[in-house]
Amino acid sequence: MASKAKETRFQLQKGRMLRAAAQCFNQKGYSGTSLRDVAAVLGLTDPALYYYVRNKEELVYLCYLRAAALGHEALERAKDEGSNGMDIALRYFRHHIEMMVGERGPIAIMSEIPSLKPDHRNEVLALSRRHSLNFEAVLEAGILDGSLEDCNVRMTGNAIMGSINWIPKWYHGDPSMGRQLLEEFPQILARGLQCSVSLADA
Amino acid sequence: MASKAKETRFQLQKGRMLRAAAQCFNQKGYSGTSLRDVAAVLGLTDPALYYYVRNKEELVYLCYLRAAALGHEALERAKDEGSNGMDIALRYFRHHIEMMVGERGPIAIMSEIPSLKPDHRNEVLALSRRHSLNFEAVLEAGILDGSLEDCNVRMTGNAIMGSINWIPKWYHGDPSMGRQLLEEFPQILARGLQCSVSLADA
DNA sequence: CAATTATTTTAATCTGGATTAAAATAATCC
DNA sequence: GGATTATTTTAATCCAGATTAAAATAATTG
Repeated sequence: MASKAKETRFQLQKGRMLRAAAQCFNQKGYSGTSLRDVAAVLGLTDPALYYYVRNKEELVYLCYLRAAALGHEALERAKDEGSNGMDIALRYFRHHIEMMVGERGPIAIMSEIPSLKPDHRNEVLALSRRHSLNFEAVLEAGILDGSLEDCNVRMTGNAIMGSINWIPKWYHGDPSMGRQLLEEFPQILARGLQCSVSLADA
Repeated sequence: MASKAKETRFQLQKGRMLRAAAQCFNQKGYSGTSLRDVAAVLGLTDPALYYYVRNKEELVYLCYLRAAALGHEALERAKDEGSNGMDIALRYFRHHIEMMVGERGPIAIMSEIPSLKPDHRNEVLALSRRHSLNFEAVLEAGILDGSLEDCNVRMTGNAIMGSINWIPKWYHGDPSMGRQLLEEFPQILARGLQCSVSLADA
């Protein structure tokens, strides 16, 4: 059986397809990208994609699952590595942005969740909410441990997620911009969280 | 001639249509909203919309023009009223969010610019860039006048625009949330801009 | 109120891109 | 290398939703 190698090849192609799709969706918009567009990025014809995916809806669904997974991974890693709330938040920003601009990107903006079929939609929404709550918990912990300014964590979380999720709208792969993003963006987000105490000794 | 009253009525309906469309696009996604959906919000049938607009592309285009105009208006008003950079920025946040959650909203998220036909796309992109530059100039001025922390204005501007533009993704008209948004969100965005000096006397 | 204009509807079309079927090529295995 | 499986292609369908045409209703005007 070639099942090991076969799976690997299949999974590889599928992964490439998802990244190509994310790229197209982010650049051309959802309705603006046909399956032909996605296939073209891979050097294939459109029906070839049906070997990997049941239909376009499922392609979007998988893109969003992937986006959710990478975001989740970034936050979990940050929680593992970090000490206090601010430290975790900052690490999370770095990891997530690294995902977006690095080898594992791009990550699809979840602009078309409503077009997913109900069970897919619910699943993606649940993941999305979980991630938000997860991040809000980090903020709360940070407020308690004194590393973050007191704030409305729901709103602050939404503000930060918006900043991050919007990145693909203006970052289109320019490497120098990518470097800046990685270096400066996390700091910018963190600045809004900084409490007077930590500012004082800066 | 009924031209005065006629125009008024026509314009009123057209305005309602644009707001209905923005609401649908933000809630159901672009591809997820058919002209029937938009018409239904108005209590009409789909072909009625063609009395106001040449086609769906133009409907989106007008939504985006409107979004750009309201954002521009918010910033211009802030510049008129405000004193220093921070003051202007804060006023801009308030005005813009007021537009989104108030009577004049909702404002469409510009997620489908790439699907616009070339001249429309270019026009909307130009307006969008102009607004960004406009806001970046406010940030620069604020840094010079000492009311804002020194920062990369391009990145900071992008971060803030992301936060604002993402709002319709999680705010869906809940009034209590709307109140919170109006009261707290501008502060949250401003906090990230605050310089040590102004923080000190807070 | 008759006439004119504005707005909306009902009933067809029309179409691009998704999808399917069948055949062709490429890879892998014994 | 021949057989089997994996991947892709070419060539048709197919269809939801956009669009158009013609007719009906509502508003306005003199």
